[in-house]
Amino acid sequence: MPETPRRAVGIAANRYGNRPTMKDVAARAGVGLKTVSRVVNGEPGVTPETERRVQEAIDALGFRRNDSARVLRKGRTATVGLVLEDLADPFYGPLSRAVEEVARAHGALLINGSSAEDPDREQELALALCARRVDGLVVIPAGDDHRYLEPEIRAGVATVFVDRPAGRIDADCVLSDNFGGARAGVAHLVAHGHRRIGFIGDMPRIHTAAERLRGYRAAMEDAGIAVEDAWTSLGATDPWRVRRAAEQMLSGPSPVTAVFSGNNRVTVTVIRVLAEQSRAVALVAFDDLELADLLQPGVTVVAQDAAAIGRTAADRLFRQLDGTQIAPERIELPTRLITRGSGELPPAD
Amino acid sequence: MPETPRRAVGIAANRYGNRPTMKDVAARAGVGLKTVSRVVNGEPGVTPETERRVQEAIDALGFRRNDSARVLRKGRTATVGLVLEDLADPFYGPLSRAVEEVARAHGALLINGSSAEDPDREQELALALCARRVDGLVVIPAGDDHRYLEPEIRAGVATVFVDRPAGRIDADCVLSDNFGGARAGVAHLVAHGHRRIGFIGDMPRIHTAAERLRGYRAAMEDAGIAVEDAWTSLGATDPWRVRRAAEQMLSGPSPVTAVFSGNNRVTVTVIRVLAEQSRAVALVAFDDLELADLLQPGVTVVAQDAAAIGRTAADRLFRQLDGTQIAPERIELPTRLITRGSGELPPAD
DNA sequence: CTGAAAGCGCTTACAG
DNA sequence: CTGAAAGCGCTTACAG
Repeated sequence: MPETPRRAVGIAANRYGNRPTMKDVAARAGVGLKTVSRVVNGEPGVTPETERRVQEAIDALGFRRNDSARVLRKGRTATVGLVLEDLADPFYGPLSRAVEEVARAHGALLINGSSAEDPDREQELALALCARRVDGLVVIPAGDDHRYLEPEIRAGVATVFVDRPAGRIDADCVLSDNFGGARAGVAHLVAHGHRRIGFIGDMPRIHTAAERLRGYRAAMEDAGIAVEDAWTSLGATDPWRVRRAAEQMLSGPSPVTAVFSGNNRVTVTVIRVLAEQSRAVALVAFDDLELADLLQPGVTVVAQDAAAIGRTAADRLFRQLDGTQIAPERIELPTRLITRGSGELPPAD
Repeated sequence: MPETPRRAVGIAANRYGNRPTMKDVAARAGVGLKTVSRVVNGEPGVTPETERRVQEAIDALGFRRNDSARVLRKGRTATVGLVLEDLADPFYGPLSRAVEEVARAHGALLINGSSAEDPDREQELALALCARRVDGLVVIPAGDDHRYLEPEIRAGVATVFVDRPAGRIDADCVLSDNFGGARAGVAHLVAHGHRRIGFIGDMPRIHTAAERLRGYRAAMEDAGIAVEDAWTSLGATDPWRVRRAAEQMLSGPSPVTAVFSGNNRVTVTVIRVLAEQSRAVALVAFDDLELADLLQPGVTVVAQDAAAIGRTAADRLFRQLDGTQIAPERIELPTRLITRGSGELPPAD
């Protein structure tokens, strides 16, 4: 005898395997379809005896309500979508988890998608989620034009942008205070005696990168320091590019004595390069890192609260879904400077 | 004049806002419903002129196909579910991303859910995903009894367990070689002269924790070392518990000279405790950590490849969905010992 | 090349 | 307390 197949195949298995439906349950229990629906959904108005018969049929048949059909009739999917850059990035894990928790509190599930920082893929993903009629959408923008979402928003899809503002449409967004955080971080270096301070950041078309650079420039101006071209470098965050940028501003006739790192990807490589230097170079980094306090010296950071950002965005999303008419708003969350040693090193001139 | 409402409200907005349907498109274009369906799905057999008219109506109305309805008719949702412990844990981010990439290659979206290590929540989540008729399910078990999934699997839901095997049912699972990895890691410490080696791990009911402890015991037995009770400690991975466990085995009349850490959560705290010790204690840790190579000394680890695990599981899932009849299999992926210094410290007796 | 009818598995609105 | 009919927005199977 051949081994038992792990699931039914053939003609009967085309759709959802061969699952029993409410109709099957009704037939077996000898009741009407609507009565089954009542029992399944815990609606009142069913005799205990009838309920027992229906429940028996449900158990015997292994019936589970098809929410996919339910959704079609009810009009709400109890699903929200999250389009982010890369789930493997340690910043997005906690953010996603926070969105999930809020969704869960509202009885909704979360569909995740990674855009890989590609605007086309962001759009493709967001629209695929809309085609599945998610109730709401949290988007971490990869692109800078979100007019493609206008018809969806008009049709009722709640939408909140996170980490970076929406492009060319008016919509809710939840951001960190990138400008203020960077400014404070650089001011911290200035306060510790640095004047030649480098900035290494992400590609300038990314909003957070631009804002942090702006914060850097503001702090330098506050201190009356003229920024030299060689001190700033924006571009891809791959180790190779960042290493070259760091090495360049650390060499030459008047090298920087301190570096402000624009995000967690950049920081990882900058730390490596600084460890190889013969003299001590100060470092303040945007984004906290696990183990940052255990390095020698500990890494001084401007920390964002990824979970708080996710929570705030999701709260806002469900407020939209409550039907309350609220004007689009830009919510900025504060950052926190955590001093651990690397940012308090004096200039090694 | 009041500000323009951001989306329609009232009677017409109950279901999916007030989106146009194929019927609306058909009416506007003056064609039949099926013709619209043909155009939307790029099926052949439509005059260029007809297609143009339909496309015009689609654009004018802002029509987007309702995949929710499509799914009901087609029987496949092109969605897979992933139930994991906690998306905020750095191990699961890359794993989830890998599953997503494979799903994407098969045209499917991914619904994520965190069980928070709670068996009831795992079951609730997995069954909610089944109710939405996901085509397949990747589950990182929190509980140890998965018989509740039997009817679903029989009904055709492809299922793969990851990181820990399924409980009380026969199903595909993809695991790391926890036993072999831990054994090799501990043997590495033995090879560097240690005999009094501690083990701090997760709760013993968790499969990976039990397997790694087994690996530890095997390595010790291989070396002819009798393990003392005070050397092993399994339990919650919160900093408080781990700190106490570490401090205890590092004190007393015959303290351990080396520690094997059972997972990334444990390691973070163990490193902190070791940094406070006056003498150097060797450390080998299961799971790699970002920046582990930059600590002093670098942390020697037994690394798992989270992305490879996710990829393997997802591949397996879609192989099941291809309809190929395959017997449930247990796939074990190798781990890799990465030496960085902490595991090569000699005993400080 | 085109479209009317039936049906996917539920819920809604209603009548008994 | 119970259930038959209509409908959610699509696709399938078929006929012209």
